[in-house]
Amino acid sequence: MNFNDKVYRLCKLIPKGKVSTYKEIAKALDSRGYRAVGNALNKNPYAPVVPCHRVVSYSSHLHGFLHGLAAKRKLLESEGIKIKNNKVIDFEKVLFRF
DNA sequence: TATTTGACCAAGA
DNA sequence: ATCTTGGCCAAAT
Repeated sequence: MNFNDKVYRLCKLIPKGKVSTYKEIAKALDSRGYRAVGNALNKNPYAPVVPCHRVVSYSSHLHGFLHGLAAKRKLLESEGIKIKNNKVIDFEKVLFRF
């Protein structure tokens, strides 16, 4: 099982209406490679399969998404997550820990 | 094999 | 508030 595959698997585990962070994912993988997590998602060979839009930075700030942050915000809001200035509101409430 | 890169994080200037 | 630096890890080149 590759590191990336684990990342993708965890991403798919994030329930609708919740978000997670690179750090949390890395921690769930017994690694401190939160950076590698972002790197993995950046490649994202499983483009539509993996809901990578539910992953934000630790400060709840949205970072580069495939279709642009605007589309992301819309998508997240449709799941019940509020976004303001590319940041997640009530971040701690919607944060999903593994 | 070695170096660079990145959707990161924290701390300092 | 913005920019830089150092540290972290895996994948890509």
